[in-house]
Amino acid sequence: MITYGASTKKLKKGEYIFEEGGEPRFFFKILTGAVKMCCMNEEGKEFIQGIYRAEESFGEPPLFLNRPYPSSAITLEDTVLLKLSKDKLFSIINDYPGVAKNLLHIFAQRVYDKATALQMLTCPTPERKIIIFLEKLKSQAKINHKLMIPYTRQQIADFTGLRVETVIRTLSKMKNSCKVDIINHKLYY
Amino acid sequence: MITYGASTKKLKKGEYIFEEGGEPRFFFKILTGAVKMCCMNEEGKEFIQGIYRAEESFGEPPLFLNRPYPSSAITLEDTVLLKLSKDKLFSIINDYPGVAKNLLHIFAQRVYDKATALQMLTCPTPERKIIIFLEKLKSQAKINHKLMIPYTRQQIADFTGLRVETVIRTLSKMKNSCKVDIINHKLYY
DNA sequence: CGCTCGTTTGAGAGGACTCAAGGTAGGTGG
DNA sequence: CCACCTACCTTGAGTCCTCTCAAACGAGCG
Repeated sequence: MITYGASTKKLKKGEYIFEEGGEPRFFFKILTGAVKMCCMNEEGKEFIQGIYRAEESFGEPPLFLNRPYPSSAITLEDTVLLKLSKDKLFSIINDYPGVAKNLLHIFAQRVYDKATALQMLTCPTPERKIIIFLEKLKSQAKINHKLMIPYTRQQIADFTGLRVETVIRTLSKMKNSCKVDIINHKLYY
Repeated sequence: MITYGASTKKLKKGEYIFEEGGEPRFFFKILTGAVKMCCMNEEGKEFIQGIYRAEESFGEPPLFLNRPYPSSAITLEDTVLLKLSKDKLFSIINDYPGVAKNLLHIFAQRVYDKATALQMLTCPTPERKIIIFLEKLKSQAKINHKLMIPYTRQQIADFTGLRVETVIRTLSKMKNSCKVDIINHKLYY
């Protein structure tokens, strides 16, 4: 890819990579670090569309549509990105059919994830939303035993569209009914 | 495409094309008619992931992922489908790079739409959800004057995750504040 | 006319959200 | 070693508003 003029970019934790409403001009892939894509509603409440880590790319769909970004991308930790201009990406796609097929697979996964997320948000009770969220994490982790959930209560709230307090209250109920474990404030599922 | 063994299938209104949890085996494209993709939560409430019409394909992502369908597909009217087996679809993608690029564009659009839908569902008030829903319809219709909304109150509810009664009450408020027109039970935005 | 499907209105309860305050843990610096 | 700071977690009280359930109205069609 380097021959196509890719460059790397180092970012500190909490920096913006692009902003909601902005013009898409680059393809990004994470070399090290983590990135969240999120959007704000008018009340200033944040919704997390997804969190991406090393080896993953993000924010590609708007490149294909000539439309502004629907969400912002912000680093969650110090991060190194691979950066490639839109035109170069399209050249690569033309030259290497394998890349297009790879992207197709990534997009299929993205559609699938978002369809699941939509289903989660339409559940009426907070408990079910949280369970669906935790189930997804667990299926991604591919383990059977209890999984330590690496998210803060606030992040769970931002994923599920709930308020922090509601997440906390629901989790304590779930702890009492043994649906989750909470040990030293850490959440296990 | 016919040479790759595509076939057509006629369906009456209300028939299932595939069901939530089912194994994906075919690629479908609508020749005439309309299809809704929807999923049910435990309470039996339906959520509409999307509605597709002539010339559009649907339900492709699970084909690429070897995962069960997250939603069911049901015809909204008498419909004729083009049907192509998974293997044949992959052959075509290998033989014609243009098809892959076309699919990429469709998937990008799909991701974008679902990201917007997610944002809609996280809005706290029914009115904002409905406005975002109506905005999207209007931008798709590409017209500036008032648009007659071709959905029932129940369908709007199933798109926005609200209840019919809430949709109706919110729409009457919006009518009073002149945000929508309601003439003879028909909704205009 | 009588059926069906969609729309509308009302009353009541439950529960998520809001706001406000306090608690806990881990890290930093003196 | 302790005091402090910051970020995150927790709890309480009260309001609002969506959902639920029930009933009735309206339109289109055989």
